[in-house]
Amino acid sequence: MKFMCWNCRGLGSPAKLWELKQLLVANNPDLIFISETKMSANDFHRVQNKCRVQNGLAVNSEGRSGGLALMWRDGMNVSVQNYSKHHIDSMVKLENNKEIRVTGFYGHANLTLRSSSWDILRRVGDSVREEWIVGGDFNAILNDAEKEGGRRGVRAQMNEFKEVMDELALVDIKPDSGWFTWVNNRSGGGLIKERTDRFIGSVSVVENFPFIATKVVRQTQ
DNA sequence: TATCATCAATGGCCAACCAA
DNA sequence: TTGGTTGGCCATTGATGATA
Repeated sequence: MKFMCWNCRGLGSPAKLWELKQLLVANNPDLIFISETKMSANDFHRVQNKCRVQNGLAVNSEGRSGGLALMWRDGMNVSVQNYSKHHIDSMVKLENNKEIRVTGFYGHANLTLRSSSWDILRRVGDSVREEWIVGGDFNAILNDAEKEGGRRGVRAQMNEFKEVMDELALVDIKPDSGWFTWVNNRSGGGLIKERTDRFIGSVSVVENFPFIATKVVRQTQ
């Protein structure tokens, strides 16, 4: 199974729509989670039509911030369990009838509200009984190695992220290629890179799928 | 007292929206 | 299709608090 996450930072422009199509063609994911669509669920249905992917669920943006979507290709057995402005939680039935929980997550961009999105993850975690993979834009880093340039990350925020992962017994699945997933595109000393997008999984996922792999396909702007 | 970490306010940049 | 406007995200800056 191929699960892809993309923080598109707005899907309203023709250029972004083209980018999405390219990503779908180049990577052929079974399941794709898109954050920051910055559009309503209705508008996203039009995007689905243009991409010829009919299966999916979209969450309205709040004005021009947020907005989520989960799409999956024909033939996938996916049922959405619950969703909010910050996550879409789904159950995927694999070919061998095994069920795996796949959650797309979008951490609150506002620092002061970040903890509320961790609570969402905790609530989902409480109901998960099967193997679990969470992917998406966490808007958070775990340590200083995940940020290059600019100021150091806020220690309390990093610790909070670590605590949530410990509580839910989730481990970081490190990419085989690529590391930073976000750059600010500034020149010279102002250049900052961060690893805000990632996949994390329950310990059993890592144990039962020894060949699990993640990679950074491309850095968004 | 000096240094380090954090918080709140501010401004720049980027993308969506809208009218022509 | 294009150019101006609007809104949101994010880094910077200075102030404040904590600690050795």
